[in-house]
Amino acid sequence: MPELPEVETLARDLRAAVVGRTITDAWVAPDAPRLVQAMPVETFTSGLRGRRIEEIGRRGKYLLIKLDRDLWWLLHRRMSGNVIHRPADAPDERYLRARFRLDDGSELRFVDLRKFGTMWLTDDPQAVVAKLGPEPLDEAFTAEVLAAALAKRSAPVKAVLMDQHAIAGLGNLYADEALHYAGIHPLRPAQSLSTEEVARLRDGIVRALEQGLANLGSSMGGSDGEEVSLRDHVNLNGEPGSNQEYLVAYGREGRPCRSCGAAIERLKLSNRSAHFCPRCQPAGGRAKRKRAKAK
DNA sequence: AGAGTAGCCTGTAAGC
DNA sequence: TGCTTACAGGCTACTC
Repeated sequence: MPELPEVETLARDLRAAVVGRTITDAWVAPDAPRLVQAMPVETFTSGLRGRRIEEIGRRGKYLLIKLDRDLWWLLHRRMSGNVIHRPADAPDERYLRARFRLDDGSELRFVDLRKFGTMWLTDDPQAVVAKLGPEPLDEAFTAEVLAAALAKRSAPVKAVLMDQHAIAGLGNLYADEALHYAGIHPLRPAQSLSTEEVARLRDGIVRALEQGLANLGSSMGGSDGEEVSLRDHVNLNGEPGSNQEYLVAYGREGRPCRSCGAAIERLKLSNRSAHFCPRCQPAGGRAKRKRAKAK
């Protein structure tokens, strides 16, 4: 699942591989009607032709590609979208949804099993990403900033962590990881966290994301024998990341907690699975237990 | 306005 | 074996 570390990994790869290149041709699969947003596909493809790639950026889970003459190509991988870089004559991948020929004979390809991925071509990228919350890997992301995002929210803290308007870039996997590192139960009402817990959660978020980034992302899909599966996150060269080997909570139901050995549990939250350690992440929270003890 | 959830989409895996 | 069902989940649109 592409979340912040997976999209940032892609941004770094693209920065090294395609900045300075010019797009000579673009094609979008006819059976991917949701891929191009806010304009006809023909306007999108003809708008990209002849443009030079100047800068690569990221905001939350959005990839921002600055083209010449102040045009921006925006991309969101959603669930299963991958961007890969291949020689133009390499055989097509399964689930290929769009291709972008470059002036050095290579090709960027968008491969997306579930067809949730979306792209925009716009002179106003802010219009697409304006409502996103703070960037958790910015220096400005302090415990106070997180406290403000959680304040007055009665929803489970995990639901707020996945709310892109509250904080940008966390999805199901890294939210589970961050809460485990912080020792906070996913169902705790966001506003019920103590100042100390918010500080721990801020550190847990940063730790989970930085670890994901250092390992070039989490690729849960595994491989199909010899060939790397394109069903989950892969990097620009088609290879998976390795962060799945280091996860502490996500996908580890029934397996021992890496901190205390208790079996990791799973519950339903916002129609998704939340994974947590019942011992390290108690439902009541530290403040509540402290108060109970004092009585 | 915030909280909760169906639906988008396709493939895998489990259950009968 | 073959069918059905559950699950994976980022985000929007919708209801309450």
